[in-house]
Amino acid sequence: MKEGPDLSRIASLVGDPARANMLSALMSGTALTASELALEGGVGLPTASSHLAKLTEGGLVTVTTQGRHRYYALSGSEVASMLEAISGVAASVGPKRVRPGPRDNAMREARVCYDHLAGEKAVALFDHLGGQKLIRLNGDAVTLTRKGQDWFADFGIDVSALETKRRPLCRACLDWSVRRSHLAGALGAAALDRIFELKWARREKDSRVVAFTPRGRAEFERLIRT
Amino acid sequence: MKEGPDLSRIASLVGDPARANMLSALMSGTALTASELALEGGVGLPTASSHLAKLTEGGLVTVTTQGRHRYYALSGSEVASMLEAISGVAASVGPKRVRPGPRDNAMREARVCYDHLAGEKAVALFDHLGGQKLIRLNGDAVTLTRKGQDWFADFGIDVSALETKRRPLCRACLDWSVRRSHLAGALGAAALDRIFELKWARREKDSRVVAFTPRGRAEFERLIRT
DNA sequence: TGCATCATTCGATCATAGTCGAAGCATGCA
DNA sequence: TGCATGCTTCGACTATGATCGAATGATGCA
Repeated sequence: MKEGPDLSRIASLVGDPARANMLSALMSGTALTASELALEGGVGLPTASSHLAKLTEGGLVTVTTQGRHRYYALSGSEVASMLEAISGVAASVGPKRVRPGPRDNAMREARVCYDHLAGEKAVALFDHLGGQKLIRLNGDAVTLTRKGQDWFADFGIDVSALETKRRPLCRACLDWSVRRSHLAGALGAAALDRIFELKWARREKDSRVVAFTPRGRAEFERLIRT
Repeated sequence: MKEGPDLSRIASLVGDPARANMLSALMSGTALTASELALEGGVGLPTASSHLAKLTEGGLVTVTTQGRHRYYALSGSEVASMLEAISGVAASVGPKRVRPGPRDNAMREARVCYDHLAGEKAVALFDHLGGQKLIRLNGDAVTLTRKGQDWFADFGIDVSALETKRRPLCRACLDWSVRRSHLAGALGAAALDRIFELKWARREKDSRVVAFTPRGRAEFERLIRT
């Protein structure tokens, strides 16, 4: 025993309700101040500050000072996908949740997962990409085919520009609500950007929900049918 | 707040050192008895029993009674992949390092693993080899195809010379940072030698880091795209 | 039946860590 | 300079939960 990385160190950081709520809030991808996170966590400011110090020390979040504000954010997409993985388990083995409200339904349909799209729409897109051989799945590796490059170019995304970055182009991220994979990585982030750019959807305030417009929903349906 | 599943409930289960060690032991896939898990967790039998009751109640493990033994196992692959995700974060945000510095990023990108390449670049290479059918994966065994021999010859490696050695030509090695396989064995070592020979990269002093030059990085990218 | 083994439950102890009020620092603004 | 705001630190309190010894159940074996 005692080999490998220290699981409990990281897990215990997420294991406190206040911290878990803060991290959930940061899953929106936006940086938040200590006061905002205190509200999200349902604790007082001193308590929140203590929690945030631990999360920072533990490497899960980063902080950037701007004037008298301190903005906290998740330290990377790896942390985000870990939180999604935990959410997946929590949702599947979780106690029977009371009737899911409208907010939950909206979250299930489409939400932000750090910097890319998650939810039913995201899984539908991923299925389409796989079915049309636009991406190739090799175990947990995801690669874009030539055909896929063209498809994304049609959608308005310059893939070659993304490839130069250090960040992996494609990654599969397990969707906790649908329990299947959706597209993450640089390409996933670019796709979400493009959806906002086309005004097919907008961010709901103070929430991870991505609200599609009627037109956007129709356009998106058409996108993943062709 | 209070959106989505209850993260902290699951995370706090993993957040205790004794339970985390038990879960790690169960990652082998085999079912273990309560006494064995007490040993793995480094706690007494009553304590272990209490922990296992919580893990079972929480849905992370299942128990099957066989005679006077009770065998515990992970309740599914979803739990396993969650634990992998947490391990990944735990490994990446080092136990001490507060913020991963440039050195850590470099280690993740490319490092020496005994005598062959490891890290993101190595995994990318391995994925390419598999995707292009240059190697064949048979469980743990890795064999070079005819097409693969030609590919390595083009890269400047005389495969037939390596085959005469006692050492196995190809082996798969699990990458700790990326947690996927990369190429080891005589061929893996030869590939790293060749990378140094071509001056695509150099060893960083007193470190495992393999620092790619800008040109080397571009050449390497081209290598695993064709 | 009696005994040994494997495991859980109970009861008591103890340490860790979450919590907040009050005070202290730093920044921005007038 | 003075004051308000945003955040952290300190100190004290409290509760949760991890731990184990002893007792109790359950199963297998002779």
